[in-house]
Amino acid sequence: MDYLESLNENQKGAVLQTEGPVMIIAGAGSGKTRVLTYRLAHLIQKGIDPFNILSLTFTNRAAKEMQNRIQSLVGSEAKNIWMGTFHSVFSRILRSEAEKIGYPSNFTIYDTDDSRSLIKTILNELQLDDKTYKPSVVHSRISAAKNRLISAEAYIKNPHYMADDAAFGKPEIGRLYKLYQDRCKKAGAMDFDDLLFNTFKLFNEHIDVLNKYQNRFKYVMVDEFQDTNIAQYMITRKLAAQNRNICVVGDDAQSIYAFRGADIQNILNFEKDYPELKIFKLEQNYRSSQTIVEAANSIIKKNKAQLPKNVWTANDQGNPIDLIHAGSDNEEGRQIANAIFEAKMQHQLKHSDFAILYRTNSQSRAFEESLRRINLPYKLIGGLSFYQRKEIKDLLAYYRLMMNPNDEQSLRRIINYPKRGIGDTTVGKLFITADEQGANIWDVMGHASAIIPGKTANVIMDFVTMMEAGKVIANNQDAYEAASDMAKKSGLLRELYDDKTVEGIARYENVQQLLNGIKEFVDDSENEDKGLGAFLQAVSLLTDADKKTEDPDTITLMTIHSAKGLEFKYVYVVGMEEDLFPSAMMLNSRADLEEERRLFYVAVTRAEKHLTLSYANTRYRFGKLIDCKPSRFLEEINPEYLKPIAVKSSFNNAPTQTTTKEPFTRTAVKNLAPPVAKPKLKYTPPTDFKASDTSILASGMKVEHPKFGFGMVKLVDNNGSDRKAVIDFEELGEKTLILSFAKLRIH
DNA sequence: TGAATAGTGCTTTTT
DNA sequence: GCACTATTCA
Repeated sequence: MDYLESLNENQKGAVLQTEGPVMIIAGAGSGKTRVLTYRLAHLIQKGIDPFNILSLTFTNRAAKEMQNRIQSLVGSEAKNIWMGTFHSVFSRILRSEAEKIGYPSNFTIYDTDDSRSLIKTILNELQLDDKTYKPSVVHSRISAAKNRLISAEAYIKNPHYMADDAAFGKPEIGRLYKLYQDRCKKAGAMDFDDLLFNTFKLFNEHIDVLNKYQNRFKYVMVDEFQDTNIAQYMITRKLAAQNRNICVVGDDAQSIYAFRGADIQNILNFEKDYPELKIFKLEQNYRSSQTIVEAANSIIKKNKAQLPKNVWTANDQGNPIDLIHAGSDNEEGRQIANAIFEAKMQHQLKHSDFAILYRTNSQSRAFEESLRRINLPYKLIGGLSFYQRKEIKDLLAYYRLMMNPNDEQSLRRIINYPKRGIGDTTVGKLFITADEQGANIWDVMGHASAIIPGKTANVIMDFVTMMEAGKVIANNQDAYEAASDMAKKSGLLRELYDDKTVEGIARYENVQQLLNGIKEFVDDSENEDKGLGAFLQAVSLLTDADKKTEDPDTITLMTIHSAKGLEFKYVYVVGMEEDLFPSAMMLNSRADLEEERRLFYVAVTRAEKHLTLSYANTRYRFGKLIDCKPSRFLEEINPEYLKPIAVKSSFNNAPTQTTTKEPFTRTAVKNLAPPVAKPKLKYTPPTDFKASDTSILASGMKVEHPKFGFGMVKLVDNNGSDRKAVIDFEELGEKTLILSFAKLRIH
């Protein structure tokens, strides 16, 4: 029990209060992770079975770190705690319960790119203008709805949302939401938000399932509570409803994800939902110097919306905050690199003691260049992650498609990559035929010669054969065998190998790295299921944070968002300029500006010993040289903590270029033509549907089609290779079906 | 169909 | 400044 000795009174209180609802308000640097891990350790020492504990975090990194720290406290028992991000824990639950809500258990997870390209496909089909309906905007609207647990049906019925969309010149969003959702479902795919939405749905509609997990998770813990959205909150509330042992940890001052649906209200609601709530405030900062803590306090004080809190520290006064004023973004890079070099030499520091933090990923370049020039090792976190690279997504699309043949996005992605001569026209024809004939796309492709002339048809059928063969291997051998086989068979490996440009070589190496990763997965004795499907599940929610750190002693470059939860001895917050930080897009409302300020607060509080802020006079943006003004945040820091370093000075001599902010321009909807209305069929196919041999089909026979329902054969056309039949369906009337891929049961 | 060319819009942050 | 799109031509 000696680990309690090292805690202060409030920390100890939070650790010992294991029963009932608990809220821990943890100021920056107040030893939050320590309290959390000790609390978990304490639960286990009290005799609680780790299998009964659920611990939810926001990032994989946080989950992993906590896992490690608990393991060092209580040993391998810790492995049995269910610990992970909301998304990964819920996807695990959904995998095992998927069929209850109409999904296959091997459902594909669509990332943001997949979602956007699906939206783009739908826009094309509806002939809607993708300038008016920017896929990213449509997607974020859908995402916001899902994070508030609003289904497509509810969205369309809600006059408020519909009026809102109409007012912004985008009246079709509701319909797009519905179509998007149907397509995802048909493809056996969930996007990130579905992982939450569907978990809620599952618990809501299947009380037995809910009870099962309520009984299992007797203790629920939620980290970074200020970042949870409504869906996440409602799910955890349901899970904890029976035992009421729920502990949430957060800091409203560090809420920086409102743009993603995080809702500060959750903290306030929590008190209402649990009147017997015990609150612990951790206010002593162990991380930073007094200067840094007080400067940070002076910043956050400017925000109106916040819980009362008094963060203080017993640490030394420390150094003042350096303020660097550079002429240009490149010079900013040089000055920071030099400053790091000097500090490292002077104080005998490691590279890993330094971090450069910026608002946007695009700012990293100047720093990369100048660090490289003076030979300082660095690592770049975020930006385009490994799994977002085109070559990796291409290869993964093959694997996803092997595991889930309904995954339309993956099919579209690779059917003509590497080039096989199956162009857009052909692909369009295949999908339209599948739709019209009510047939599966694979059946249509397998009998492509019925609708597509000559060589192209053969290529398509070869593609089908190749995928089938790949599937056989995937079903019988481990992930590595299946993956490397498909990488070769598809021609993708060859294609990349033949490209001898610098980028081409890098791409080839990336693919090799992916294959190595799969090999490692197979060789890892902790993974029981060594199949390709299991690998995909493990990998689909990973981000850069899990990247192997080859050389641990490097300078870290990342956005402030990804720095949350981390600490460094020396921190450089760069690009302190108006329209950059705070971002020009966040100046429209008080709430937005306050979020930017909290972001600045997060940045400042990452520093232990030394903080440097910097800004430049000019900077390249959109390929143009822009004049910059110092950030308003600089003026908000009590000047007694600041020490200007720059030779050039003065805040206001920079010529200002007024950036004209365009008011929202309404664009008329290009095409208001009514949607191709698909009649709603009452018919639902039986689960045991089996197609009959149609070679004996003749007019007058009664048949059943898995999509169109029952009908009567009017005519059979035996001319040519592709036999056709005209069938009069009860609900739809006459339709001409191509028999080589129509699935019909003769009654 | 696919390669080459010209044109465009964009940079917020992430699971 | 780059990446992605539409257009043109072989």
